[in-house]
Amino acid sequence: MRLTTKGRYAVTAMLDLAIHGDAGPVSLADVSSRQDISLSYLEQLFAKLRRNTLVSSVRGPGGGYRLSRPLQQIFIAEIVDAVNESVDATVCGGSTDCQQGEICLTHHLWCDLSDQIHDFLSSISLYSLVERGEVKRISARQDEREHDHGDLSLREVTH
Amino acid sequence: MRLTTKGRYAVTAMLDLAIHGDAGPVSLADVSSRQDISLSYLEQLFAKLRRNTLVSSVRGPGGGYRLSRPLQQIFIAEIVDAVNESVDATVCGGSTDCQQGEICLTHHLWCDLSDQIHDFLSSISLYSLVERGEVKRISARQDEREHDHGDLSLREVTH
DNA sequence: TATTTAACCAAGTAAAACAGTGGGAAATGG
DNA sequence: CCATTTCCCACTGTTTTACTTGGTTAAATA
Repeated sequence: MRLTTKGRYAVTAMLDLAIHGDAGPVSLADVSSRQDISLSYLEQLFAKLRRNTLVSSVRGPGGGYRLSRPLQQIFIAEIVDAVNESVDATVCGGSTDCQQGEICLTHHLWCDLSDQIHDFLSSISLYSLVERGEVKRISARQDEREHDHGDLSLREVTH
Repeated sequence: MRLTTKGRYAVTAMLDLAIHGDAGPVSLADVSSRQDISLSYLEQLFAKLRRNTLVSSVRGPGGGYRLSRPLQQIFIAEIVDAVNESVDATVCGGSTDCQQGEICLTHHLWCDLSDQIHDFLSSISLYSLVERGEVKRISARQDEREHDHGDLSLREVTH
């Protein structure tokens, strides 16, 4: 079972797109500075997200990434699945050959757990996250900070 | 969030104790051969399980480990917690300082997920696992294999 | 009492994954 | 043409995992 910073970063970045994507594509440089995630690392994650058709890209100035589906139709489980291999808790990946070609003692337990986690993360869409009070508050704080620093995309700074 | 072979091994080994512990303490050599887990690795895991008072040990010939509580009172979450640091899915460990001293965008999401997983694993006792049909079947198969090999503890072999 | 059995303990190690860096393409808008 | 931004690839330090090696100590038994 894998659920590390990688998956967290991916979800955080996708949520950032969901929040700031109204005015057109969002550049990874913006996401990087708002969410404190290394730009090159983001690029690697978004390569996977793009391969899984969760985002589409626009190259060149003013370009960036946009979500390829409405917020209501993008679920956290998909995002985590896209960057990790899976959220499977079993050794065998569900193929029941965990102990020398045969099923191991706790196989079903880990299957049940995997289902549990997957169902939970599949029940949460980007939309439901954006609508949360705390997310709105935290996002507002991040936008404040961004203004203070003033080191973001030129779109907002230059005349 | 950590949930790897380490935790799986620990649960499998504890379940082995639960199944074979009626006739006295179970040696790690037996567990190792039945469950295909390295003996020395098991020793390391059981050191942690003992520190967390999930098992007690008996040294010397005929010794081994026994569960320090009834099956109904030992839950999977405790076992996983004992060998890993925790099953926490957040970066900050719940202390809300994930982004430069402040809370990050997805903090609550990972908290919810951690709760979800913990509640699930806390709802399953060793007893409920032992009572499962598949566990009984798989355990029976393992005992068969053990007989075929005949390379287990002397307790069962010598007159 | 010597021997065997087993828990206990410490250190090291190969492989993998994680998190991130750096350099340089190619596309695109002004 | 030039700045921006995606895209792509290779490399690196650190941590964790899973496991090995080589012991010591406690207790039962012959």
